[in-house]
Amino acid sequence: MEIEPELCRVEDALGILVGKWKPIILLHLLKEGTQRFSELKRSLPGITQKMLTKQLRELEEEDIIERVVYPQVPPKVEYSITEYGKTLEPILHAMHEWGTKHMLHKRKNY
Amino acid sequence: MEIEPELCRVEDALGILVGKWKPIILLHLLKEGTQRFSELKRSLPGITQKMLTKQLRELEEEDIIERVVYPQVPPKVEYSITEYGKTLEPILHAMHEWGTKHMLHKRKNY
DNA sequence: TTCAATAGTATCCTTTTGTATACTTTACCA
DNA sequence: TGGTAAAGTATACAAAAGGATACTATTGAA
Repeated sequence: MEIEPELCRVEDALGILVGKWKPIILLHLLKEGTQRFSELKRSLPGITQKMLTKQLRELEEEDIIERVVYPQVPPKVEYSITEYGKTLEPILHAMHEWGTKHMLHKRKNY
Repeated sequence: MEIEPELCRVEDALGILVGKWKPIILLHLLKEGTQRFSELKRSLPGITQKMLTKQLRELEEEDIIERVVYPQVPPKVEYSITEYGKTLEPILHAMHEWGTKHMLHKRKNY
């Protein structure tokens, strides 16, 4: 039996969402709207500048978020979800639902 | 602003689904039902034994799939989705929907 | 005149993922 | 007597992801 091409579609979505910080970044932007680099950084305790930059660049590359640079000093850069990015919301929502509902399942071993 | 704990729930789901082969394995098991190791292997062209074993072990560890060994020679081992594993279906479905719908978006650069 | 603030780079290192290849066990079949 | 099948293990290696730390440019404020 051959694998059907449709099965692989799941990986497209997964590929975009995978990364230690991407889902959280997206949820933040969905919830708070446009955010500055430093605001995101403050919201994500533990993330390094390098990681945040990298994740944002990758999301931008996929058209999921938009980056706007204001020519100022000190610099100001704002990030926001694109319309396309918003189409990921059902997935994020499904994951959030599941995560909340099954939070207790893990604990059963303790 | 502190990050809310609920946001992190998303990662629980993501953590389970992440891996080059996990979503495909799960979709197969959901669609075909119980499968032997060798059947899965044949269905996943390109996967190595080691990888398949590893992914299956991880899914088993999370109670997403069940592994049944028949004491025979040559060996027979069957894998199937657990009831708990089935609760992931909405997420898989949302990802599949999205992937199918937005297949064309990627192409726009070509 | 020195310091802080913003949004990054640069470098180096560790951990996790993934790949390739060879090897194992035991019964059955030719 | 030797080969094959099934479900793995063992070993070595390559690549990707993630982390820690230090550094940069520019301006305004103390």
